[in-house]
Amino acid sequence: MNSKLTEDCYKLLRTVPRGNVTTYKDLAIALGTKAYRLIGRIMNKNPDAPNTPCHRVVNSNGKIGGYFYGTSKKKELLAKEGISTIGDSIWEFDTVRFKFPSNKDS
DNA sequence: CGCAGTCTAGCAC
DNA sequence: GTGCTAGACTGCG
Repeated sequence: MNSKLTEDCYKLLRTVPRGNVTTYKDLAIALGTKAYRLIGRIMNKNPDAPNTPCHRVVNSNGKIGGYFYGTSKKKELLAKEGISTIGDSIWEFDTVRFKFPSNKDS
């Protein structure tokens, strides 16, 4: 089941530099799809956990959303990456947020 | 605030 | 083997 979406999903996620985070939405858009939920689904399953830093993926509103190991663990990991969190939201989300290059030549 | 859209994987028949 | 449901989301009414 090597769906292109899943494969690219991990690939894009791995392109996110340490200390930065991305959103499910941006990931889906970057993949050229609209299956925002799909991203979350893949992350939840996370068959490539050590290779797929799903903790670098957060909701579009800068919230953590969820984590297989618990949002608390996610916040801890993010803190180690150099990202702080407030409650269940990312601190300076817009600053640490990593935007994928959109190839949109109009 | 509630529903619909989109995709994959797992469970049921 | 095929069909349906659920899920770490988002956008619009």
